[in-house]
Amino acid sequence: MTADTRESIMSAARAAVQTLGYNALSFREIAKSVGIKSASVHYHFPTKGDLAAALAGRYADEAGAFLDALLVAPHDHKALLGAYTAAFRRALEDDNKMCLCGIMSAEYDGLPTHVRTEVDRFTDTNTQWLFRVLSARHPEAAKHDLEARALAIFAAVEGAQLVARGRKNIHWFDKVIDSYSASGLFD
Amino acid sequence: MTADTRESIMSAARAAVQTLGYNALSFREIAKSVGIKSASVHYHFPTKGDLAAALAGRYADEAGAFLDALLVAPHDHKALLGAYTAAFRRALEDDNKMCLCGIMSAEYDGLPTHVRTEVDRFTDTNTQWLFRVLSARHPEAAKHDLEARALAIFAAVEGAQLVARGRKNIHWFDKVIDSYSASGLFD
DNA sequence: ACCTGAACACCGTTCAAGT
DNA sequence: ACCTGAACACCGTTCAAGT
Repeated sequence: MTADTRESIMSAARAAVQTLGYNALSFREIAKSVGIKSASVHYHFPTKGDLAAALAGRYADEAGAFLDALLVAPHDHKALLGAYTAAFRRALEDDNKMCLCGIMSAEYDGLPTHVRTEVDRFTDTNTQWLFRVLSARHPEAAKHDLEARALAIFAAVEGAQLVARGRKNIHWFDKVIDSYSASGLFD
Repeated sequence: MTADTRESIMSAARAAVQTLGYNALSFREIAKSVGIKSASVHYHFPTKGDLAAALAGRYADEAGAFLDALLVAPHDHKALLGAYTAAFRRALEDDNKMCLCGIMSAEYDGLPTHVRTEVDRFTDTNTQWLFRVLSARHPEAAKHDLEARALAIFAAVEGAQLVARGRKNIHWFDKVIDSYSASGLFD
Protein backbone atom coordinates (compact mmCIF):
# COMPACT_ATOMS: atom_id res chain seq x y z
CA MET A 1 0.00 0.00 0.00
CA THR A 2 2.98 2.29 0.07
CA ALA A 3 2.93 2.42 -3.70
CA ASP A 4 -0.29 4.10 -4.78
CA THR A 5 -0.28 3.93 -8.56
CA ARG A 6 -1.98 7.27 -9.06
CA GLU A 7 0.58 8.98 -6.80
CA SER A 8 3.48 7.25 -8.54
CA ILE A 9 2.20 8.52 -11.88
CA MET A 10 1.88 12.06 -10.58
CA SER A 11 5.31 11.98 -9.03
CA ALA A 12 7.03 10.75 -12.18
CA ALA A 13 5.02 13.10 -14.37
CA ARG A 14 5.77 16.11 -12.20
CA ALA A 15 9.51 15.50 -12.45
CA ALA A 16 9.24 15.05 -16.21
CA VAL A 17 7.25 18.24 -16.75
CA GLN A 18 9.55 20.31 -14.54
CA THR A 19 12.51 19.04 -16.55
CA LEU A 20 11.24 18.81 -20.12
CA GLY A 21 7.87 20.54 -20.23
CA TYR A 22 4.31 19.50 -21.03
CA ASN A 23 4.87 18.66 -24.69
CA ALA A 24 7.78 16.33 -23.97
CA LEU A 25 5.81 14.45 -21.29
CA SER A 26 5.34 10.87 -22.50
CA PHE A 27 2.67 8.48 -21.20
CA ARG A 28 4.78 5.54 -22.31
CA GLU A 29 7.83 6.81 -20.41
CA ILE A 30 5.74 7.46 -17.31
CA ALA A 31 4.23 3.98 -17.56
CA LYS A 32 7.68 2.42 -17.87
CA SER A 33 9.00 4.15 -14.76
CA VAL A 34 5.88 3.26 -12.76
CA GLY A 35 5.88 -0.33 -13.99
CA ILE A 36 2.55 -0.44 -15.81
CA LYS A 37 1.40 -0.13 -19.42
CA SER A 38 0.64 3.23 -20.99
CA ALA A 39 -3.02 2.31 -21.45
CA SER A 40 -3.22 1.96 -17.66
CA VAL A 41 -2.09 5.55 -17.19
CA HIS A 42 -5.17 6.58 -19.14
CA TYR A 43 -7.33 4.75 -16.60
CA HIS A 44 -6.14 7.18 -13.90
CA PHE A 45 -5.83 10.25 -16.15
CA PRO A 46 -7.95 9.96 -19.32
CA THR A 47 -5.89 12.52 -21.24
CA LYS A 48 -2.49 14.17 -20.97
CA GLY A 49 -4.30 17.41 -20.24
CA ASP A 50 -6.08 15.80 -17.28
CA LEU A 51 -2.75 14.68 -15.84
CA ALA A 52 -1.15 18.07 -16.34
CA ALA A 53 -4.17 19.85 -14.85
CA ALA A 54 -3.99 17.61 -11.77
CA LEU A 55 -0.27 18.34 -11.50
CA ALA A 56 -0.67 22.10 -11.84
CA GLY A 57 -3.66 22.16 -9.49
CA ARG A 58 -1.76 20.40 -6.74
CA TYR A 59 1.26 22.58 -7.40
CA ALA A 60 -0.85 25.72 -6.95
CA ASP A 61 -2.38 24.32 -3.75
CA GLU A 62 1.01 23.45 -2.29
CA ALA A 63 2.37 26.86 -3.16
CA GLY A 64 -0.61 28.50 -1.45
CA ALA A 65 -0.12 26.41 1.69
CA PHE A 66 3.61 27.15 1.75
CA LEU A 67 3.08 30.88 1.35
CA ASP A 68 0.30 31.04 3.94
CA ALA A 69 2.53 29.24 6.45
CA LEU A 70 5.15 31.94 5.97
CA LEU A 71 2.67 34.55 7.09
CA VAL A 72 1.81 32.73 10.33
CA ALA A 73 5.27 32.99 11.87
CA PRO A 74 6.47 36.56 12.33
CA HIS A 75 8.88 37.54 9.53
CA ASP A 76 9.97 40.95 8.41
CA HIS A 77 9.59 42.03 4.78
CA LYS A 78 13.11 41.06 3.79
CA ALA A 79 12.82 37.59 5.32
CA LEU A 80 9.51 36.96 3.53
CA LEU A 81 10.93 37.87 0.13
CA GLY A 82 14.04 35.83 0.90
CA ALA A 83 11.92 32.76 1.68
CA TYR A 84 9.96 33.42 -1.50
CA THR A 85 12.96 33.49 -3.83
CA ALA A 86 14.52 30.53 -1.97
CA ALA A 87 11.54 28.39 -2.99
CA PHE A 88 12.29 29.03 -6.65
CA ARG A 89 15.99 28.39 -6.02
CA ARG A 90 15.12 24.93 -4.71
CA ALA A 91 13.73 23.85 -8.08
CA LEU A 92 17.07 24.65 -9.72
CA GLU A 93 18.96 22.83 -6.96
CA ASP A 94 16.86 19.75 -7.73
CA ASP A 95 18.48 18.72 -11.04
CA ASN A 96 18.05 22.11 -12.69
CA LYS A 97 14.26 21.82 -12.62
CA MET A 98 11.94 24.72 -13.33
CA CYS A 99 8.76 25.92 -11.72
CA LEU A 100 6.06 23.60 -13.07
CA CYS A 101 3.85 26.50 -14.06
CA GLY A 102 6.70 28.62 -15.37
CA ILE A 103 7.68 25.98 -17.89
CA MET A 104 4.06 25.46 -18.89
CA SER A 105 3.58 29.22 -19.31
CA ALA A 106 6.09 29.04 -22.13
CA GLU A 107 3.93 26.34 -23.74
CA TYR A 108 0.73 28.23 -22.89
CA ASP A 109 -0.74 28.44 -26.40
CA GLY A 110 -0.61 24.67 -26.84
CA LEU A 111 -2.14 23.85 -23.45
CA PRO A 112 -5.69 22.46 -23.03
CA THR A 113 -7.92 25.07 -21.41
CA HIS A 114 -8.31 23.28 -18.08
CA VAL A 115 -4.51 23.15 -17.75
CA ARG A 116 -4.33 26.88 -18.43
CA THR A 117 -6.87 27.45 -15.68
CA GLU A 118 -4.61 25.78 -13.10
CA VAL A 119 -1.50 27.53 -14.37
CA ASP A 120 -3.34 30.83 -14.03
CA ARG A 121 -4.39 29.90 -10.51
CA PHE A 122 -0.73 29.39 -9.55
CA THR A 123 0.08 32.86 -10.89
CA ASP A 124 -2.87 34.33 -8.96
CA THR A 125 -1.80 32.60 -5.75
CA ASN A 126 1.70 34.04 -6.10
CA THR A 127 0.72 37.57 -7.03
CA GLN A 128 -1.99 37.78 -4.36
CA TRP A 129 0.49 36.73 -1.68
CA LEU A 130 3.07 39.23 -2.93
CA PHE A 131 0.38 41.92 -2.99
CA ARG A 132 -0.45 41.15 0.62
CA VAL A 133 3.19 41.32 1.67
CA LEU A 134 3.69 44.58 -0.22
CA SER A 135 0.50 46.05 1.25
CA ALA A 136 1.74 45.47 4.78
CA ARG A 137 4.84 47.48 3.97
CA HIS A 138 3.15 50.24 1.97
CA PRO A 139 -0.32 50.72 3.47
CA GLU A 140 -0.61 54.10 1.80
CA ALA A 141 0.28 52.98 -1.76
CA ALA A 142 -2.23 52.83 -4.61
CA LYS A 143 -3.69 49.35 -5.08
CA HIS A 144 -2.96 49.14 -8.79
CA ASP A 145 0.67 50.09 -8.22
CA LEU A 146 1.12 47.28 -5.72
CA GLU A 147 -0.66 44.83 -8.03
CA ALA A 148 1.72 45.74 -10.81
CA ARG A 149 4.70 45.42 -8.48
CA ALA A 150 3.49 42.03 -7.25
CA LEU A 151 3.26 40.72 -10.83
CA ALA A 152 6.63 42.33 -11.59
CA ILE A 153 8.33 40.47 -8.75
CA PHE A 154 6.74 37.18 -9.79
CA ALA A 155 7.75 37.73 -13.44
CA ALA A 156 11.29 38.69 -12.49
CA VAL A 157 11.80 35.60 -10.32
CA GLU A 158 10.36 33.30 -13.01
CA GLY A 159 12.65 34.97 -15.53
CA ALA A 160 15.66 34.54 -13.25
CA GLN A 161 14.91 30.83 -13.06
CA LEU A 162 14.48 30.63 -16.83
CA VAL A 163 17.81 32.21 -17.71
CA ALA A 164 19.67 30.49 -14.86
CA ARG A 165 18.83 27.12 -16.44
CA GLY A 166 20.94 27.91 -19.47
CA ARG A 167 23.95 29.09 -17.47
CA LYS A 168 26.14 26.39 -16.02
CA ASN A 169 25.69 27.03 -12.29
CA ILE A 170 23.02 28.21 -9.91
CA HIS A 171 25.29 31.08 -8.89
CA TRP A 172 23.77 33.16 -11.67
CA PHE A 173 20.31 32.81 -10.14
CA ASP A 174 21.71 34.23 -6.90
CA LYS A 175 23.44 37.08 -8.71
CA VAL A 176 20.27 38.04 -10.55
CA ILE A 177 18.19 37.92 -7.34
CA ASP A 178 20.83 40.01 -5.55
CA SER A 179 20.73 42.50 -8.38
CA TYR A 180 16.93 42.72 -8.14
CA SER A 181 17.30 43.25 -4.43
CA ALA A 182 19.94 45.96 -4.85
CA SER A 183 17.79 47.79 -7.40
CA GLY A 184 14.90 48.05 -4.95
CA LEU A 185 12.52 45.78 -6.86
CA PHE A 186 11.64 43.85 -3.69
CA ASP A 187 11.04 46.93 -1.51
CA MET B 1 12.01 32.80 -57.39
CA THR B 2 10.19 34.84 -54.78
CA ALA B 3 9.37 31.64 -52.92
CA ASP B 4 12.63 30.10 -51.76
CA THR B 5 11.67 26.81 -50.15
CA ARG B 6 14.31 26.95 -47.44
CA GLU B 7 13.18 30.44 -46.44
CA SER B 8 9.53 29.41 -46.43
CA ILE B 9 10.37 26.54 -44.10
CA MET B 10 12.27 28.81 -41.75
CA SER B 11 9.52 31.39 -41.73
CA ALA B 12 6.77 28.89 -40.93
CA ALA B 13 8.94 27.12 -38.37
CA ARG B 14 9.89 30.33 -36.62
CA ALA B 15 6.25 31.30 -36.15
CA ALA B 16 5.44 27.82 -34.87
CA VAL B 17 8.29 27.77 -32.34
CA GLN B 18 7.51 31.27 -31.07
CA THR B 19 3.91 30.18 -30.54
CA LEU B 20 4.13 26.57 -29.37
CA GLY B 21 7.78 25.85 -28.64
CA TYR B 22 10.40 23.46 -29.98
CA ASN B 23 8.73 20.23 -28.89
CA ALA B 24 5.43 21.10 -30.54
CA LEU B 25 7.12 21.97 -33.83
CA SER B 26 5.93 19.47 -36.45
CA PHE B 27 7.74 18.73 -39.71
CA ARG B 28 4.51 17.50 -41.22
CA GLU B 29 2.69 20.71 -40.30
CA ILE B 30 5.52 22.83 -41.66
CA ALA B 31 5.54 20.79 -44.88
CA LYS B 32 1.79 21.25 -45.27
CA SER B 33 1.97 25.02 -44.91
CA VAL B 34 4.91 25.26 -47.33
CA GLY B 35 3.29 22.90 -49.84
CA ILE B 36 5.81 20.07 -49.87
CA LYS B 37 6.11 16.66 -48.19
CA SER B 38 7.68 16.25 -44.77
CA ALA B 39 10.54 14.18 -46.21
CA SER B 40 11.47 17.21 -48.29
CA VAL B 41 11.88 19.35 -45.17
CA HIS B 42 14.59 16.91 -44.11
CA TYR B 43 16.44 17.61 -47.35
CA HIS B 44 16.91 21.24 -46.24
CA PHE B 45 17.23 20.54 -42.50
CA PRO B 46 18.29 16.93 -41.78
CA THR B 47 16.93 16.99 -38.23
CA LYS B 48 14.56 19.07 -36.15
CA GLY B 49 17.55 20.21 -34.15
CA ASP B 50 19.25 21.49 -37.30
CA LEU B 51 16.16 23.54 -38.15
CA ALA B 52 15.88 24.93 -34.63
CA ALA B 53 19.59 25.74 -34.50
CA ALA B 54 19.33 27.63 -37.81
CA LEU B 55 16.32 29.51 -36.44
CA ALA B 56 18.00 30.42 -33.16
CA GLY B 57 21.25 31.34 -34.90
CA ARG B 58 19.53 33.76 -37.23
CA TYR B 59 17.46 35.11 -34.34
CA ALA B 60 20.63 35.84 -32.38
CA ASP B 61 22.23 37.50 -35.41
CA GLU B 62 19.19 39.69 -36.04
CA ALA B 63 19.05 40.68 -32.39
CA GLY B 64 22.74 41.63 -32.49
CA ALA B 65 22.25 43.76 -35.60
CA PHE B 66 19.19 45.46 -34.13
CA LEU B 67 20.95 46.27 -30.87
CA ASP B 68 24.12 47.50 -32.59
CA ALA B 69 22.03 49.82 -34.77
CA LEU B 70 20.55 51.37 -31.62
CA LEU B 71 24.03 52.35 -30.49
CA VAL B 72 24.87 54.15 -33.74
CA ALA B 73 22.22 56.84 -33.43
CA PRO B 74 22.56 59.00 -30.31
CA HIS B 75 20.13 57.83 -27.62
CA ASP B 76 20.14 58.49 -23.91
CA HIS B 77 20.05 55.64 -21.41
CA LYS B 78 16.30 55.74 -20.95
CA ALA B 79 15.63 55.69 -24.70
CA LEU B 80 17.94 52.71 -25.19
CA LEU B 81 16.21 50.65 -22.52
CA GLY B 82 12.84 51.74 -23.89
CA ALA B 83 13.79 50.52 -27.36
CA TYR B 84 15.05 47.30 -25.80
CA THR B 85 11.84 46.44 -23.96
CA ALA B 86 9.78 47.55 -26.98
CA ALA B 87 11.42 44.80 -29.04
CA PHE B 88 10.12 42.17 -26.61
CA ARG B 89 6.71 43.85 -26.58
CA ARG B 90 6.52 43.41 -30.36
CA ALA B 91 6.57 39.61 -30.04
CA LEU B 92 3.49 39.74 -27.82
CA GLU B 93 1.77 42.14 -30.22
CA ASP B 94 2.32 39.58 -32.98
CA ASP B 95 -0.30 37.01 -31.95
CA ASN B 96 0.97 36.64 -28.39
CA LYS B 97 4.28 35.19 -29.57
CA MET B 98 7.27 34.77 -27.30
CA CYS B 99 10.94 35.40 -27.76
CA LEU B 100 12.21 32.41 -29.76
CA CYS B 101 15.04 31.79 -27.33
CA GLY B 102 12.97 32.50 -24.26
CA ILE B 103 10.50 29.75 -25.11
CA MET B 104 13.35 27.36 -25.93
CA SER B 105 15.08 28.19 -22.63
CA ALA B 106 12.09 26.64 -20.90
CA GLU B 107 12.65 23.48 -22.97
CA TYR B 108 16.41 23.70 -22.48
CA ASP B 109 17.00 20.23 -21.02
CA GLY B 110 15.38 18.55 -24.02
CA LEU B 111 17.26 20.58 -26.64
CA PRO B 112 20.03 19.12 -28.85
CA THR B 113 23.37 20.63 -27.88
CA HIS B 114 23.83 22.68 -31.05
CA VAL B 115 20.45 24.32 -30.43
CA ARG B 116 21.52 25.14 -26.88
CA THR B 117 24.65 26.76 -28.25
CA GLU B 118 22.61 29.19 -30.36
CA VAL B 119 20.16 29.91 -27.54
CA ASP B 120 23.11 30.70 -25.30
CA ARG B 121 24.52 32.98 -27.97
CA PHE B 122 21.28 34.98 -28.00
CA THR B 123 21.53 35.39 -24.23
CA ASP B 124 25.16 36.47 -24.55
CA THR B 125 24.32 38.99 -27.27
CA ASN B 126 21.65 40.53 -25.06
CA THR B 127 23.62 40.64 -21.82
CA GLN B 128 26.74 41.99 -23.53
CA TRP B 129 24.75 44.80 -25.09
CA LEU B 130 23.07 45.60 -21.76
CA PHE B 131 26.46 45.52 -20.06
CA ARG B 132 27.76 48.02 -22.59
CA VAL B 133 24.80 50.33 -22.07
CA LEU B 134 25.13 50.09 -18.29
CA SER B 135 28.89 50.69 -18.46
CA ALA B 136 28.40 53.97 -20.31
CA ARG B 137 26.14 55.14 -17.47
CA HIS B 138 28.23 53.80 -14.59
CA PRO B 139 31.89 53.99 -15.69
CA GLU B 140 32.99 53.65 -12.08
CA ALA B 141 30.96 50.55 -11.20
CA ALA B 142 32.48 47.11 -10.59
CA LYS B 143 32.40 44.92 -13.69
CA HIS B 144 30.79 41.93 -12.00
CA ASP B 145 28.01 44.10 -10.59
CA LEU B 146 27.15 45.39 -14.04
CA GLU B 147 27.31 41.88 -15.50
CA ALA B 148 24.85 40.71 -12.87
CA ARG B 149 22.61 43.70 -13.52
CA ALA B 150 22.72 43.07 -17.27
CA LEU B 151 21.61 39.45 -16.79
CA ALA B 152 19.00 40.63 -14.28
CA ILE B 153 17.44 43.02 -16.79
CA PHE B 154 17.41 40.35 -19.48
CA ALA B 155 15.87 37.82 -17.09
CA ALA B 156 13.25 40.29 -15.90
CA VAL B 157 12.14 41.22 -19.42
CA GLU B 158 11.96 37.55 -20.48
CA GLY B 159 9.94 36.85 -17.35
CA ALA B 160 7.60 39.75 -18.07
CA GLN B 161 6.94 38.30 -21.50
CA LEU B 162 6.38 34.85 -20.03
CA VAL B 163 3.76 35.91 -17.49
CA ALA B 164 2.12 38.40 -19.85
CA ARG B 165 1.25 35.52 -22.20
CA GLY B 166 -1.04 34.00 -19.61
CA ARG B 167 -2.85 37.25 -18.83
CA LYS B 168 -5.49 38.34 -21.30
CA ASN B 169 -3.98 41.59 -22.58
CA ILE B 170 -0.59 43.09 -23.31
CA HIS B 171 -1.31 45.83 -20.79
CA TRP B 172 0.18 43.63 -18.07
CA PHE B 173 3.50 43.53 -19.88
CA ASP B 174 3.54 47.34 -19.85
CA LYS B 175 2.62 47.46 -16.18
CA VAL B 176 5.40 45.06 -15.24
CA ILE B 177 7.96 46.98 -17.31
CA ASP B 178 6.79 50.25 -15.74
CA SER B 179 7.15 48.69 -12.32
CA TYR B 180 10.70 47.56 -13.14
CA SER B 181 11.44 51.06 -14.31
CA ALA B 182 9.97 52.66 -11.19
CA SER B 183 11.99 50.34 -8.94
CA GLY B 184 15.24 51.47 -10.52
CA LEU B 185 16.10 48.12 -12.15
CA PHE B 186 16.91 49.81 -15.46
CA ASP B 187 19.11 52.56 -13.98
C1' DA C 1 -11.58 -1.52 -9.56
C1' DC C 2 -7.66 -1.85 -12.22
C1' DC C 3 -4.93 -3.48 -15.97
C1' DT C 4 -3.85 -5.08 -20.78
C1' DG C 5 -3.02 -5.85 -26.12
C1' DA C 6 -4.28 -4.25 -30.25
C1' DA C 7 -5.55 -0.77 -33.18
C1' DC C 8 -5.75 4.15 -34.89
C1' DA C 9 -3.76 8.48 -36.61
C1' DC C 10 -0.03 11.05 -35.38
C1' DC C 11 5.35 12.07 -34.95
C1' DG C 12 10.80 12.44 -36.60
C1' DT C 13 13.84 10.00 -39.43
C1' DT C 14 15.83 7.20 -43.21
C1' DC C 15 16.38 5.77 -47.82
C1' DA C 16 15.82 4.04 -52.32
C1' DA C 17 13.69 5.98 -56.14
C1' DG C 18 12.26 9.52 -59.05
C1' DT C 19 12.87 14.26 -61.88
C1' DA D 1 19.59 19.80 -56.94
C1' DC D 2 15.32 18.87 -55.12
C1' DC D 3 11.35 16.08 -54.14
C1' DT D 4 8.69 11.77 -53.02
C1' DG D 5 6.42 7.24 -51.04
C1' DA D 6 7.17 3.82 -48.05
C1' DA D 7 8.92 2.09 -44.00
C1' DC D 8 10.52 2.34 -39.04
C1' DA D 9 9.95 3.18 -34.08
C1' DC D 10 7.83 6.55 -31.58
C1' DC D 11 3.46 9.27 -29.65
C1' DG D 12 -1.69 10.00 -27.32
C1' DT D 13 -5.98 7.82 -27.39
C1' DT D 14 -9.70 4.31 -27.56
C1' DC D 15 -11.79 0.04 -26.51
C1' DA D 16 -12.96 -4.62 -26.06
C1' DA D 17 -11.21 -8.00 -23.15
C1' DG D 18 -9.30 -9.73 -19.11
C1' DT D 19 -8.74 -10.22 -13.62
